[in-house]
This record gives sequence, structure tokens and C-alpha cells, in this order.
Amino acid sequence: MGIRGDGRIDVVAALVRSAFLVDAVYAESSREFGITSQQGQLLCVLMAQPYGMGELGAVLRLAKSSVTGLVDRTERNGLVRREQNPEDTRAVQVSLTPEGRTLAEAFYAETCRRIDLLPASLDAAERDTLAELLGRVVLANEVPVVFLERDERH
Amino acid sequence: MGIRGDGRIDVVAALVRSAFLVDAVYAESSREFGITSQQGQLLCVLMAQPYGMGELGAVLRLAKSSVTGLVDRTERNGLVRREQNPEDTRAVQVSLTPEGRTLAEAFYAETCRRIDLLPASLDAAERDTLAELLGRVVLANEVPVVFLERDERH
DNA sequence: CCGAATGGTTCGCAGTACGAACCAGGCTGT
DNA sequence: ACAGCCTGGTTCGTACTGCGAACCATTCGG
Repeated sequence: MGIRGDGRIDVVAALVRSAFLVDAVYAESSREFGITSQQGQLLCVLMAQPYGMGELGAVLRLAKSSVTGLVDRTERNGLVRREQNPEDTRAVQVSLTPEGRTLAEAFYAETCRRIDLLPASLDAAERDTLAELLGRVVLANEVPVVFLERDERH
Repeated sequence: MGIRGDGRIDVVAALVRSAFLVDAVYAESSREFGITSQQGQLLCVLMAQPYGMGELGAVLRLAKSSVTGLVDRTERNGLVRREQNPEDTRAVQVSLTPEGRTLAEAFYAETCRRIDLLPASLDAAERDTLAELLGRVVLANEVPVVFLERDERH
């Protein structure tokens, strides 16, 4: 842990600030697609597969009443749909509508493009190293699949 | 850019997921201190120095009416104070109250402690590498000082 | 000294997030 | 069979967030 005397940023501040950066990109990208960050996040999660309300709460780390509201608003925008789960009458499956999938793909692609610009000052090897180290961090901390890798879609 | 076929996470997804992780830590830490993430962020920014409302908007990337509201609520909680700027009657300087500083120090310390735990699976050299690479990313993207380094306080 | 720019506030609105209370459908033990 | 529990979701009330438009006062430039 400890204080670094070498004039370089410490790992904690670097993590917090890069998170701030990513959030800003996410927010700006969402805005340009006419949705909120949260709705954008929901669309990205649903790109992989449909989820029940409870599962969505676990993935997005939201209380269940929050999920109800988010899905309500996104459904009202025509991007998402609640379907009956035939196995369990009370349960619901939330999935993308066709328009939702189209928007999700576009939003995801554009957001990826912009996030990818952030480490533009690193060379290929450094980017690989960053990806590997950060990848291990998120793996060790069991981050839910809130954002797909490029080969995880569909 | 391109798809990675080697089974490891790509840099974009790693950045987004680590941001999600940091946000979650920030939110949980704030909650335990009885404040919101945004108010926690405000306190952390003000730990370094007082700011005018406009400056706060630039640092936090908020519209000015949003800053007014945030400072209102935080002031109502007794953590922050508006002071007249003697040089310019219309301008205002927002600074921490004594209680605000106490809370900010504690919140900052605890949040640092938790963020620091995130890369626990990396060894010292790897953490240094991660800090250096991420540090260059945030530097190149001109992130405002939303979170101090350990030796930047006061 | 007038007009423009600057620094902030107010207002109205939509969205976010939570907990508590609630409800219906499923599950279990007897 | 059915009483009681658990689970999956919704509703409701509340506080906070974030924005743009309109506004107001002060300062600055010509």
C-alpha cells in the first residue's frame, strides 16, 4: 500500500480516475443514443441473453424495486420486453425487442470504440499488459458480466 | 482493436468492468458513511482546496444547476460551506466545514483501503505496472483531480 | 455608461435508487 | 389436502440526481 515517493500516481488513484473516465464515456455515449447510462447498461447486459428480474438485480447490483423501475422505463421506450416464464408463472424473462437489439448493438459498438480510444497512448504490448492485469483484477473480484467481450456477443 | 482469440479479456471490457467495480466500492463506502456517492466525490474534491461552483462543474463534469443542487444538499448536511469571494461579489467559494473535513478524511481513507484491496491478486511489481499504465491513460485523457493521490492531501 | 459576458440560482421535469409493504404462485411437511 | 414458508415481482413513498431554460446580479470592455 504505502505512499509512493517517485512522483508517479498510485494504483488506487489510478483506478478511481480511470473509472471516472469510463463513466464519462459511458454517459456521453448513452446521451447521444437518447438513453440513460443505466438503460445502456441494461441493454448491454441483455445482449448476451434474457434475464429474470432477480438476476438483473444481482448483475447490476440493484435492489429489486430499482430493477422494476428501470425495466419499466426501458420497456416504455420499446427497447425491452417482459415475457412470461412458462416454467414459473410468477417469474418474468426480460429480453431485447428487435429495436432494442439494434440500438444495443450500435450503442455497444460506439461505446467500445470510444473506450478503446482511452489507452491510445499505450503501444500494443502495453495494452496487452494492461488488459491482462485488469482482467485478473476483475476476475478475482467476480465482477458480473456487465459488459461483454468482443467475442461474447449473442 | 480487433477481436482477441487468446481467451483473455480485451482491454475495453477490462476497463469497463473495473470501472463498475470501483463504482460499487465507492457506493458501498459512501453508504456506510451516511452520504451518497456524489457527496462523497464532492468531499474528496474539496479535500485538496476550495472551489467555485463553476470550477466544481468542470471537475465533476456536471451542469451548473446540478452543482447548485449537490452543494445545497451537502451544505444542508453540514459538510460543506459557501463563502463569499471578496474579489468578486457574485462568486462563491465552497469549502469543507470541520465536520466535513473529518468525514472526508475518514471516507477517503476507508475508500482507499477498499480500492486497494481490489488488485490484491497482483504482486508488487504487477501493481506498479498497472499503476504506471493506468496512470498514463488518465494523464493522457486529462482526468480532473476527482480523487487525490496519497501525497496530494491538504 | 451601456451592453455583453460571467457566476450562480430557481424551476420544472424525468430518471435513479432504496426500503417497506404487499401479493401471487410455488414448495414442503405433516 | 392444506397450512405455512419461500420466492419473484410490483407498488408506494421518499430522497437524490442531472439537465436545460429562464433568470438575476455583478463585472468587464469599449
